[in-house]
Amino acid sequence: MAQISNLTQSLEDYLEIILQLVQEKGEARVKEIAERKSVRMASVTGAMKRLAGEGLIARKARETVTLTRSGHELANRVLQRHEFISRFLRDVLGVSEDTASRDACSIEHVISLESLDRLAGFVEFLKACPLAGGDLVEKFHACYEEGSRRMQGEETSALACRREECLEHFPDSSVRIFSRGARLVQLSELQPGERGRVVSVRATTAIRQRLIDMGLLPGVELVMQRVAPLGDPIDIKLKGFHLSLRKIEAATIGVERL
Amino acid sequence: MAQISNLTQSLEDYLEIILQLVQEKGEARVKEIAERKSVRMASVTGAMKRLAGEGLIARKARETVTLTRSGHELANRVLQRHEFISRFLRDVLGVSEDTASRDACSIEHVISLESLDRLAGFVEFLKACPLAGGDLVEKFHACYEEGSRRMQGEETSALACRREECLEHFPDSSVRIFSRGARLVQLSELQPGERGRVVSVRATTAIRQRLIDMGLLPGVELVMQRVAPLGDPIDIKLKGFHLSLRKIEAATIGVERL
DNA sequence: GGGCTAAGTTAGGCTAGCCTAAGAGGAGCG
DNA sequence: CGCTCCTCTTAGGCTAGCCTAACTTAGCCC
Repeated sequence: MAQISNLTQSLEDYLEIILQLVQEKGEARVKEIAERKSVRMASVTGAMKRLAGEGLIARKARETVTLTRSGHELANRVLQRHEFISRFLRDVLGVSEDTASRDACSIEHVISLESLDRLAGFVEFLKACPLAGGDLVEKFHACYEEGSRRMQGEETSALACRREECLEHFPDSSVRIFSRGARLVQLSELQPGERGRVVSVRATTAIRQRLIDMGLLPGVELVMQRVAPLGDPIDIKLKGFHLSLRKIEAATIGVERL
Repeated sequence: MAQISNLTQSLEDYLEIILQLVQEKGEARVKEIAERKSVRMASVTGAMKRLAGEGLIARKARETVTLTRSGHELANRVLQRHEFISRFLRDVLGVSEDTASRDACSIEHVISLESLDRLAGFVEFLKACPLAGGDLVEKFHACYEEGSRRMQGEETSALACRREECLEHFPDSSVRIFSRGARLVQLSELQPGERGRVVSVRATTAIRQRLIDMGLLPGVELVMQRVAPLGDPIDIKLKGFHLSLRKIEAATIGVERL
């Protein structure tokens, strides 16, 4: 399962916690390990025996836990991986501290090294690449906040105008498809009479501009009216207007079924 | 563990596989489920009983598996989540098809809805935000490829000059810290005599330019020479030259211990 | 009908990893 | 010295989820 070690997820967690405790308090006690992992002390004792069997910790019964050389090395790698994922979630995606840490705890044990390396490269790229015109991550957060605020009906602040062009494309409520259990489909999949909300407009250049000019912005609700025999053209209604779209255009629009 | 359902990871997998099979072949048989999940048929039979107990599938013994209404709905959500994560890994990070699918299989069961929503928002942002000056994801891949090629000692292609400014900041070999088990530290943490390789330069503006002008590019090897009493200045050697850095500058440089 | 084969089930066993309950070791106190 | 408290261990039990081995069911062919 895990790629760095051949340990189980649970044992990797124990190892990581031991290293954290050693670094923070100078020693790792069974009781504290149990607290951090939210298990009973009896479970820790058992886990320590398995870790000792792997040669990762050295310890006599009733003493504090100490890592062997190889245990320390492995724990370091595990911890580094954890911190990286946690930082990505928190600093890049803007996930709350708590969730980031909890998610990192789970993801670290299942993600492949290939994905992890790619992710690391991507983060470096985002931070460093000047083509993005500065700190892209920061811009993302600004837009996300702005989007949320806009969604809650607050006045758009002075910042908005500077980010206008960005916000125009930013899906506000729409990206919460996971927590709301929305079903995401292509516009063309809607049945006549069915309602949907625009989530994304994937078209580029002129087509994109045309769609946006017609009012197809993320967050906008629409109703499917008619689909011509071969799926072309498609007739929809939004904000009281009727709109006719070509199939090729409709295919670039992601909607959430309502 | 999982947030969408209260099922175990394994049962979510079964549910997902059933939906895939129904969509692909019109029906789901025990044997095929067993093949996809790489388990024995006996294990599938057991899992089907548990799923039936949850009211997610309806089935008499020895017949094909059919999803109930609620089972279908849940399976849809699970599958949607899977596809999203898989696409992110493949299309945004550029992870190989196989790994992306395998990783998605694991990550989907442990990631929180909060992180997932944020990730979805981020992907939309990357694709849509014109501030990035076009398709940022594509640029990332171009740089990554270029970086790999450069690393392998191949000639830089004609593309390189157009991406020069981007590549200059792109860490080539350096981001493979996870698969190579490298230990990442701040430059200032190196002990005199210790060798390291530059992974990232986090400084911005003038300081960044100065560091880069001095040759502190990602991938470059260096040797720590001396650290003055209060950690300022720091003396390093790279490519045969001696360099003196201020503490504040050194802190922005991430290196891999060699 | 008899027998072969493929698909599916049942039964029983295993492991990791958690739990509770009860006991052991050691420190401090009266 | 003995009591009490805290930490830790041992013993025994539970579940999910996998396994193998052996049985059942049903289709098909001769």
